[in-house]
Amino acid sequence: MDKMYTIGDAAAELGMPASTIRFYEKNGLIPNQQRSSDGRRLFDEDDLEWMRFVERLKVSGMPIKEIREYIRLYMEGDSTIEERRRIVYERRAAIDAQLEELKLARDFIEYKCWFYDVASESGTCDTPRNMPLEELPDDIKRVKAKCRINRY
Amino acid sequence: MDKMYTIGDAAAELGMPASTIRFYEKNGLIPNQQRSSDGRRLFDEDDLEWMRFVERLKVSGMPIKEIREYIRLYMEGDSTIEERRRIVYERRAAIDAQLEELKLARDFIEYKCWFYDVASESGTCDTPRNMPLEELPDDIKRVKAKCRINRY
DNA sequence: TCTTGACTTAAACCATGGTTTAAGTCCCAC
DNA sequence: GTGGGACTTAAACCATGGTTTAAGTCAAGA
Repeated sequence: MDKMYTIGDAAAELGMPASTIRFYEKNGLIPNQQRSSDGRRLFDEDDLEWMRFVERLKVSGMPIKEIREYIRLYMEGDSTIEERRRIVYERRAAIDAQLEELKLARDFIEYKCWFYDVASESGTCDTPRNMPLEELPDDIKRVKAKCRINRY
Repeated sequence: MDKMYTIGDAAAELGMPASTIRFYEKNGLIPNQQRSSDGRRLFDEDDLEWMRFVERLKVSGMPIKEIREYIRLYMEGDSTIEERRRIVYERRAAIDAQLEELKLARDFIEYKCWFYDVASESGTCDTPRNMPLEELPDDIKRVKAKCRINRY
């Protein structure tokens, strides 16, 4: 329950180098970090949970300084609830926008996969390139229209 | 049909600064770029389509040097079809992995949105924090389990 | 006691992906 | 013919997000 982790343990647990954890702490991404009597960092389960949260924020594209700001607000307590609420709602919108972009990119690549399947089978890119629209598979037709693909 | 664009036109069309387009060209991301007699870059529709493709690759997280490599292969012609096929398949897998991560991050944030909705209404983070599992909305319960959220 | 391994720090270093600057060229309108 | 605006280049600059290095501390085992 109250098991403590060294930075090496935490790094292994989180799948990141210890240097990254030090970097995060230096930049205010870990609140209330404890130390052992001889100055070593100690991590408890709450710290790890916190860092997993930080990882999610980073995956979502949130810059470090914004994460730090969020943490500052968090440590200030209940008086900052509204501000933090605004931040997480904004982040959700940012993630949704990214998901849209990424799905579009995926469609695009899906088309390319089809393109090279056909090119590979026939030995030349001319085959998929010049294939009349009505011969394309439906999903590829859809992608080609949506992504404004004409020539390639 | 054979309308040509200046770098300024292309920048407006693609929604990026002209300096970025110059940077891309310098780094080999635009094949066969034409120039006017006095040395200015000229873009046709194919160039724009190509650059939209590059944008998709970038959105998907593909580093510039890998895009350049793809372009090098493309310019080499049909003998590189298999290699290019491998690259687009890899890229599709990379996008799928990113989509997974991003969806997980979204679930996490979804939980935080709920958390701050409840905190905001009650005035304190203790309310959502201490809410018994059986009182949580089903989707939040699911997220909380999936994302290993315990305390926050 | 000595060595080894895990930790500490501050500071230097690095890659990526651009952006900005400075100095110059060109065409068009006035 | 004189600005002004859009272009050209190489090179310098920048932010972000770490990683590496150098020098030192500490505890445990041989």
